[in-house]
Amino acid sequence: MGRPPCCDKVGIKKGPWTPEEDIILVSYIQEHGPGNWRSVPTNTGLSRCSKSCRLRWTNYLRPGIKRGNFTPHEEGMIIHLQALLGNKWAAIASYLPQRTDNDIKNYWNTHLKKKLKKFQAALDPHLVSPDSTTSAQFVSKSFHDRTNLDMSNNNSSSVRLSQSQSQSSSTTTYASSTENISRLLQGWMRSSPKPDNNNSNLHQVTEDKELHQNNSNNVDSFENSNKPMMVKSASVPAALNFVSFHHHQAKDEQEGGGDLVSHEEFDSILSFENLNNASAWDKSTCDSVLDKSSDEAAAPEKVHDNHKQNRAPPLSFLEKWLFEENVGHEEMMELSPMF
DNA sequence: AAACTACTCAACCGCTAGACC
DNA sequence: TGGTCTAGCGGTTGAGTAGTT
Repeated sequence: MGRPPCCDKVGIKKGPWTPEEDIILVSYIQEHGPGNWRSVPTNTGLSRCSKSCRLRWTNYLRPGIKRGNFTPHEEGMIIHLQALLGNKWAAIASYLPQRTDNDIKNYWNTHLKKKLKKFQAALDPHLVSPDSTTSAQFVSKSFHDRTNLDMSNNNSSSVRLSQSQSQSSSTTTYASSTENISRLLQGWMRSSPKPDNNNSNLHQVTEDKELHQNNSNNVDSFENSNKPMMVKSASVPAALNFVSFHHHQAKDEQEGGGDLVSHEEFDSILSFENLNNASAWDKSTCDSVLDKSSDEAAAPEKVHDNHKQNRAPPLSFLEKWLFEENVGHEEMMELSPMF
């Protein structure tokens, strides 16, 4: 607010971080813990502004961050949460504790937005706007089209997991080398007596389990539940329609339909259906906040603040809807004050 | 092989809310 | 009470890389 940027000072280094700088920063945080960022540059001798140190830590060096390919489960989570929350990347990231908001934002802008655009184009080329950035923008049309589709004839054979959907990160610069970072952090992870605030190690274990589950059980309860998830409310975010629509799209194509969009385009998104198989992971992730959900559902504006404080968001109706297997989707949508 | 284009993602910028003095 | 500072957020940029011609 009228204040000059912290990085305007002469001698403040910008640009990619070097391994040496990372080591210095990690060592310092190992000793003092994260926080009090203002003192970090002076105490460490780093020629970086405090903001840069904080960002480097939170977006890259912080333990428990998962880098690389997004799983279909994560992809589905992002799509759904973006449809529900908008571009609240920090809020979305709070549901994916191993991912940073920056990562999610990038992934959305570079991958998922395109997929949704293609979906839009497939749905109705006339509706496609060049700057459409949210999946909720084609809700009504999607809903309208969907209601004209056969809702009763789901064909699970068209559904499959695509574990190779994501791009391969072959960046060779230091900043993109996860090996460097893991080596850097290895000692700290072992030696640090402080438990990770976001229980990231636990998440890693549980998600690995979940992935294993996904691999061995691709048929999801979404599909088998015969519960069309967005039948009643025309204001249900389009990403949700997107998932359901694809069942029919794929079916139509299988039955000799058009070639508007290939199956592969949607595989990873479609595999969000495996979310329900991953409910164990979800619940383990969110158990710590379950008991707060009712309060915060009544006061949604507090959600963000809570996230700021402990990275553990409340489980309001939408989270429950996302996480619980046997929830009545239609009813919850109708009850939603958001739509 | 070189030039060009498209893509990715780490890092930066500008801004706001809230804490602190 | 008002000014300052910090932490955090979302949007944007640009260097590096991959793919294409």
